[in-house]
Amino acid sequence: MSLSHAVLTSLIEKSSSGYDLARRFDKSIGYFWHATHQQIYRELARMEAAGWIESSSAPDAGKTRKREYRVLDAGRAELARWASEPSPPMDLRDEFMVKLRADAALGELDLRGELLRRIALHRERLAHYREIEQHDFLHGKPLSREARIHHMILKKGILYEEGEIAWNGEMLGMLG
Amino acid sequence: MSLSHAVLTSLIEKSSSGYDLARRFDKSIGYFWHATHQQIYRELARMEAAGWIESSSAPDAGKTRKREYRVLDAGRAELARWASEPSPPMDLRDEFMVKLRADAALGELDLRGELLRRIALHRERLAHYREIEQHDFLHGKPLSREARIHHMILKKGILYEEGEIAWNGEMLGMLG
DNA sequence: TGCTCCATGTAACACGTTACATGATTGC
DNA sequence: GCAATCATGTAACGTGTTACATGGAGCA
Repeated sequence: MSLSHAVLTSLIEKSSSGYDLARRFDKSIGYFWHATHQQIYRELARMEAAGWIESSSAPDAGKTRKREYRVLDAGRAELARWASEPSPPMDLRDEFMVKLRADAALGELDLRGELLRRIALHRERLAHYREIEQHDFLHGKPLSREARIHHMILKKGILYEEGEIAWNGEMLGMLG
Repeated sequence: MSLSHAVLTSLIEKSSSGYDLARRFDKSIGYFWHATHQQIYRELARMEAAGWIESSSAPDAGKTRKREYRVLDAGRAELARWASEPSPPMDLRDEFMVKLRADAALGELDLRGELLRRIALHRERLAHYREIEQHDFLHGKPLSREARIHHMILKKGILYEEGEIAWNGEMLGMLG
């Protein structure tokens, strides 16, 4: 399992509440590892029970229940252990490829509208990633090792979106 | 859910036993939609109960329990219905990106060995896909609509593997 | 005889998704 | 005052993974 490790990583980057983590999982880390807030709260409870993290009422809690989670040494050690072991490559699970194959098997279903929708969506994401890249990584100042790694991860997202746009465009040409 | 629809598609392409389906999910359709044999048996049982497919003792069963599943009209209708509705883009879930981010946050973990391993693996897959492409799609004879769609799907796999190799190579350069 | 592959399944558990619930704070 | 957002959770269910079980067929 690596949701717990994704949460650990995110918490090392910045101690936070479950709610803040959930929002961060809708951005940055969530671009390649999605999670709902329920999953995150579940993991936080488990990791606290395991002694990987600790929590206390958040500094800015006021009268709310807001808690802040911090990573303990045991958590850091576990993350380092996990990150150093080999992992299987991600497996693709692309519903749309199944649909294309269904189209091929059944005869014409006309998936062109869907292709157009997907192209628009990937273009939008690409534009968003490029904005982040401009702002965070292409400002000319030298980048830390950490920033260079983050840049490479973002570039992977950019390459992925570009690939999707190109391939979907070619597919559209074929079906058109 | 679309495991059931992936199974339906595969069954329309060719009526088969659960076991044969499971092996096909380790190849072709499995390149972008993985499933274990238990999942497949579970889905077959459900779909038979729902009246989407029917089964009988396989023609080549002999004294074994081998069964053959066939798609019924209700199954075809369901597949067409599902394929025509919009679907969310696939979400990436790449463990290695989490590891890189953990490396960035914790300090040096030395993921170069893992990068080399991944490059070798993607090269192998790429070679395999290219062989299939040569054999099935680049023989010079004209291709049916069905074959052209299958070719595009395979090309997506090829582009993906090429992208992985290039990006992992660049990452290796950065960490080296 | 023993090994591997074919073929189907049960059971238990881990993970992911969806719906619902609760109460405080912020902005109009 | 009302709606939206912040913040945390419970419950139920669906999907995915792992381990184990069973028995026939083919082969050395």
